[in-house]
Amino acid sequence: MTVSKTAADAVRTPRARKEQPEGGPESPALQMGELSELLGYSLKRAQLKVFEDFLRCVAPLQLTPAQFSVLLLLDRNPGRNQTEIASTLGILRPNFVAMLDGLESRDLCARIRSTNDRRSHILDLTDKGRAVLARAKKLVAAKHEARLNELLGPANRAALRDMLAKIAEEF
Amino acid sequence: MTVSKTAADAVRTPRARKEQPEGGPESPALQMGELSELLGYSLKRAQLKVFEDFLRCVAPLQLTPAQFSVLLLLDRNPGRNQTEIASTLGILRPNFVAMLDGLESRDLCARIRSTNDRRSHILDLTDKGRAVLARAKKLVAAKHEARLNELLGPANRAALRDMLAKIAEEF
DNA sequence: TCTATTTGGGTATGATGTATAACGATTATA
DNA sequence: TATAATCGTTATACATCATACCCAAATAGA
Repeated sequence: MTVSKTAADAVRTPRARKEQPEGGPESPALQMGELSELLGYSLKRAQLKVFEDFLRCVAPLQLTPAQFSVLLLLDRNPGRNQTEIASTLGILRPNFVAMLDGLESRDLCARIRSTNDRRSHILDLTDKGRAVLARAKKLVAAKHEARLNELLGPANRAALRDMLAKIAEEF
Repeated sequence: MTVSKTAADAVRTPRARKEQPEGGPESPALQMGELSELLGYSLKRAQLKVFEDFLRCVAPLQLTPAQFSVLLLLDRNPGRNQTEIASTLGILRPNFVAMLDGLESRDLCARIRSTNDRRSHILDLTDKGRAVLARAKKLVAAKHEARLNELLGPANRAALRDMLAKIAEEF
C-alpha cells in the first residue's frame, strides 16, 4: 500500500486555516480525506506499528514475528514436516527453506529424516529452541501484548482480535 | 511475519484426537496454539486479505492500494510537492519517484515545477486522474468496503477502524 | 556579497518478502 | 513396471523497503 516504518514525521500540527496570520511559512498538515475511512489503510499502518513493537520487545532474543510463529507451531505440533508447518503459516515451501536454515543454524530446531517417508523432514524443537521460545513468550506477554492491552483495554483488544480473525478467515 | 497470499490451503478439517480409528492417513489439522492470541498475526493475515480484495475490486482500473492512496491525497491536497505527499503516506522519497513515474506515464497526475521554489515539483491530478479516482472510489465503496460492512456490520466496522487508527497513531 | 549548509528530486544499490518453475529423490498409483 | 505425485530444494524474478550519495536550487551566516 503505502506506509513504511520511517518517514511520516513531517506531519505538522494543525493550524488556523486562513493564511498563517503570523509565524513562519510552515504549511498546514495535509488532509487525509477518505483515507481515514479506508480500512486497508489503517490495517496496514497498524500492522507495521505492531510488528515494529514486536521486534523491539523480543530484540534480546533476535526473533522476527515469522520465526516466533514457527517456533510456536513446532512446539504445539511435534512430528510435522516442513510442508505442513509452512503451509499452515502461509509460507511457500521454497521460502521456508532459508528460514529453517536460519533457525537450525542457531540450534533452535532440527530437521530429522522421517523413517516412514524418507523424502520428508520432521521438524523438532531443540531444548535451546524450547528455552528461547519460553523466554520469547514471556517478553511478548509482558511487554508487547501488555502494551496493546493498555492502549485498547482488554475487552476492546479481544474484540479487535476476533474481528481480525474473522476477516482473515472469512473474507 | 509469515503469511503469504497463497498457500495455507492444506488445513484439513479437525478429527478425533485418538488415532484416526478409521479412514485414510490424513493427519489432523495443526494446532495454532497461542498464535490465535497474537494480535500481530491476525493483523497481518487480515491485512493481506483486505489488500487482496482491494486489488480484485479495483482491478478494472489497475490501481494498487498505494496508488489509490496517492490519488486520494493529491485530490484533497492540491499544490503540494513530492516530499509532502510521500512523507504523509510514509513513503520514502527515493521510492516515491518510480511510483510517480508510473502514475505520470499513465497521465493520472503531473509534476509541475514550482515557481516559488524551482527545486520542487508540485503534484497535480490530471482530469483523467480525477476521473479514474472517482471510478475507483465507487468501486471501493460498492464492492470492497461494502463487503467488509457485510461481514462485520457497520458498527463493528467503525469500531475496528477506530482501534486500528488508534494503534497506528498512538502505539 | 560570498561561502556553507540545507533542502527537493533523483540515481544507484542492497536487503527482505513473495512468487513460480524446475530438479533429484522417494513414494504412490495405473 | 511405467507413470504420476510429493518432499525438500535451487534458481530466479519481482515488489517493497531502506540507505548513501549526487546535482540543482534555496537559505543561513560571515
